[in-house]
Amino acid sequence: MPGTATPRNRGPAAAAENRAAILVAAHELFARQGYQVPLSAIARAAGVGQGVLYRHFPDRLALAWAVFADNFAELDRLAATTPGPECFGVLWRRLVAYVAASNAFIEVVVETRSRPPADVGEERLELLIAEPLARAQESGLADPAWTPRDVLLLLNMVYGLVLAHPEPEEAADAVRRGLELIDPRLV
Amino acid sequence: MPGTATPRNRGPAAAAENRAAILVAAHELFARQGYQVPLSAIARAAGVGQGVLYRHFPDRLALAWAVFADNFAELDRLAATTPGPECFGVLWRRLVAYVAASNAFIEVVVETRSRPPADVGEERLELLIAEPLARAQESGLADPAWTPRDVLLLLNMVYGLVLAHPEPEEAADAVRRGLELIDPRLV
Amino acid sequence: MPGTATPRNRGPAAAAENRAAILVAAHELFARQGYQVPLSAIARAAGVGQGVLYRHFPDRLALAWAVFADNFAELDRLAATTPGPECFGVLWRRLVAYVAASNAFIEVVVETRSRPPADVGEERLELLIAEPLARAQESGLADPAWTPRDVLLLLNMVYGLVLAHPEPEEAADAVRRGLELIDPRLV
Amino acid sequence: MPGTATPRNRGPAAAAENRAAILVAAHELFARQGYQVPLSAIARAAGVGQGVLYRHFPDRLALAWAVFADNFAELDRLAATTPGPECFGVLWRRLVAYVAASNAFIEVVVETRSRPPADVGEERLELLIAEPLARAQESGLADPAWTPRDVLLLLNMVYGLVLAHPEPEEAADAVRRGLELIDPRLV
DNA sequence: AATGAATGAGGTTTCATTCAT
DNA sequence: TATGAATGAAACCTCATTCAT
Repeated sequence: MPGTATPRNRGPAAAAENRAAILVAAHELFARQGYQVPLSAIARAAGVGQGVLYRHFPDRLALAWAVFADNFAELDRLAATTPGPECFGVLWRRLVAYVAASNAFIEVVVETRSRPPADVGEERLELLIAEPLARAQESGLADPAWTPRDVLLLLNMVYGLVLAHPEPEEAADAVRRGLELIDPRLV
Repeated sequence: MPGTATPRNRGPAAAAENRAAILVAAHELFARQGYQVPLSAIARAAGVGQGVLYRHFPDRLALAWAVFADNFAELDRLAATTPGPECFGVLWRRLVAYVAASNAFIEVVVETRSRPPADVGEERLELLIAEPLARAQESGLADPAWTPRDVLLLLNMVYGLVLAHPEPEEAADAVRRGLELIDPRLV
Repeated sequence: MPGTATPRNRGPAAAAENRAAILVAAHELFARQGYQVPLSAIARAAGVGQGVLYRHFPDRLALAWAVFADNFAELDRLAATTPGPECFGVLWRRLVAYVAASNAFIEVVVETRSRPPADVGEERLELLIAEPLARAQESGLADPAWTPRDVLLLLNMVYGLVLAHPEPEEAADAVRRGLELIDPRLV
Repeated sequence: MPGTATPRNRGPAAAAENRAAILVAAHELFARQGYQVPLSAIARAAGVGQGVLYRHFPDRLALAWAVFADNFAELDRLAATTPGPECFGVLWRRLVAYVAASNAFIEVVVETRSRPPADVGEERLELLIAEPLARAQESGLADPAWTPRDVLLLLNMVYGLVLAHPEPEEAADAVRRGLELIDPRLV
C-alpha cells in the first residue's frame, strides 16, 4: 500500500488528527461491530497506540459521548443554516438518518446507563428542535399537539424500529411504515 | 476421600427441574444485570454447575431464546382463554408489560444479531395476534388499517421508548405518552 | 524434560495440590524477585493457569497473607513440641531465620499497608510467644524486662537489618552483630 | 499556528531550577505515594515535562539517589556546625527523624537492590559519623563498644521499626521503645 | 448426569520511554 | 532546550469453555 506507511511517532502535532481518526474509527466500528467492540480494535483502526486512545478518552463512555457530540455539531450547523418552516423536517429526517445508519447508535444509548454530559444530552436536542418545531406547527407541517419532548419520544420509537431490524433495508422499511402509522408528515 | 462431601448427584430426574431453574435464574439476571451477565452467575443462581447449563443451552443465545419462548407460552394461554374483541387489548398490554418490565428484555433483542429459531420469532407473534386483532378491528377497538405486521412495528417502537429510559417510572411515562401520540386505544 | 509433561486439565482433584504449588511458587518468587513480581509469573511457576491463581487468592495481598499463614503453621507446631525454657530461643531463632531467608518477606510487610487478617497478624505472634518468653525469663534465658510486644519490636529491627543487606551473607553478619548489640542471648 | 500558546521555553537558565523542583517533588511524592509513584506524576508536580525529568535523571533509581544525596548535604552541614560531644546525638536523632518521617524513605532502600553510587552510600555515612561518635564515646554519651559500622546497623534497625508501623504515631512509639531496649542514650 | 476447578485467550489499563515540535 | 503526545510492552483480570471426578 504505497503512501500509507505512517512513521512511528508523529509527535504532538498529530494530536488533533489522532483524535479525529479515533472518532472516525469509533463511529465506524461501533456501527459495524457494536458498542462492545474492543477498544484496542478502535485504536488499531485509527492507527494509534492504545495509550493515545486512553489519553483522549479515559473510557468507553467518553468515547461514545464524543461520537454523539460530533453528530450534534452537524445538527447545529443544519439548524443554523436552514430557515423557514422546512427546518423541522430537515432536522427530523437527519436525526432519523443517524439512527437508521446503524443500530449501534442505539446500542450506545442502551449501554449508556449513566447520564451523559449535558452538552450531548436530550436537553440539548430539545432546545435545538423547539424553535423549528414551532415554525413547522404554524405552517401545518407538524402536529400542533407535539411538544419538543414528544419529538424526542418519537425519535425513541425510531430507535426501537431500527434495533429490531438488523438488516439496513428492513430497517428502512420498518421506519417508513412505522412513522406512517404515527403521522405521514414524519416520513 | 473422607470428608469430601460430594454435593448429591440427584440423577437424571433432576434434569427438567434444572432446566426450569436455569430459565428462572436467567430471566431474573438478564433483567437485573443485563444480557452480558456471566453465565457462571446464572448457573450459580440456579444452583447448578456450569456444565449443566452447557448441557441444556449450548450458548448464551440459546438461553436467551429459551427465555423468550417461556414468555410466548404465557401469551398462548392468554390468547386461548380470552375470547371476544377485548383479547387484542389484553395481549397488547401484556406484550407492553413484558417490554416495560425490564429493558434487559430489549438488550437481548439488541445483542441478538442472528435470527432466532422460528418458534420464538416474530412470525409466531404475528400468528398469535392476527385473529384477536381482526376481532378488535371489527369492534372499533383497533385501527382498521393496522396489519398484524404493523402491530409488531408498534411493539418495536415501545422497545425504543423503554430502552431510552432506564428508570422504570420514566419508562412507564414515556410509553404512555408515546402510545398516546400514536393512538389512545393502545395505552 | 521427561516426566514433567503435566496434562492440560487435571480436574478438580488437583485443587489442593494447585493451592500448595501456588504457595510454594509465591514463596519462592516473592523471595527472588520481590513482592511486585507479576502474578502471571507465579502462576506459570506453579504450573497453573492465571485463573486458578485468582480462584484461590483473589488478589496479591491474599496470596501474601497465605504465605505468612503457612509460616505460622510451622511456628505453632514448633511451640507445641518444644517444652522447657529453651522454647523461646527456638522460636526466636526460627523467626529470625524466616526473616533472614529473604528480604522479600519484609517487602511484603512494607507493601502491606492494610491490616492483615487476625490469623496471621502480630496478635497471633504475641500470643504464640508469650508463654515461652515467660519460661525463658524465669530461667534467665531472656531479659526479664521484655514484654511479648517488645519481642515483636526486636523482630521488626531484624527486618531492618535484613532489608538493608541484599546479599544473604552480609545480612547474616548484620543480623548477628545487630542482635549482639542488643543482647547476646538473642543471637 | 494561532492559539497554540507554546508554554514558554525558559531556556538553559531554567535547568538548575528544574532539577531542584524535580527533587522537591520527588521527595514529596516518594513520601506520600511510595517509591512506585509514576514518574509522570513527579514531572507534573515539579511543573516540568517528562523529557526534562529524563534529561536530569535517566531512571527512577538515579532520582532516588539524588534525593538521598540531598539529605546527606544537610547532614554534612549539621556535622560541620555542631561541635562537642553532643554532635553524635544531634546527627543520630536527625537520621532517625529522616527515617521516621516516612516509611517511603525505607521503601526506596527496599526497592533499591543495586548498589548506590559511593557519594550517597553507607561509606559516606560512616565517615560522617566516625568522628562525632568518638567524641561522644569519650564523654560517655555513647557506648564505647560501638563502631561507626555498628551505628549504621542501629539505623537499619530503626528502618525495621518504622516500616512495620505504617501509622506515624505508632511508628514513633515503636522507635522510642525499640531504642530504649538497646540503649536509652539512643532515644 | 452433575459438579465446579482448570484453562487460557483476550480484553482493559498503565506507564516508562521516545521523539516531533 | 523544554514540552507533552505517542508508543507499545506488559501487567491485570475476567469469563467462556472444557473435562476429571
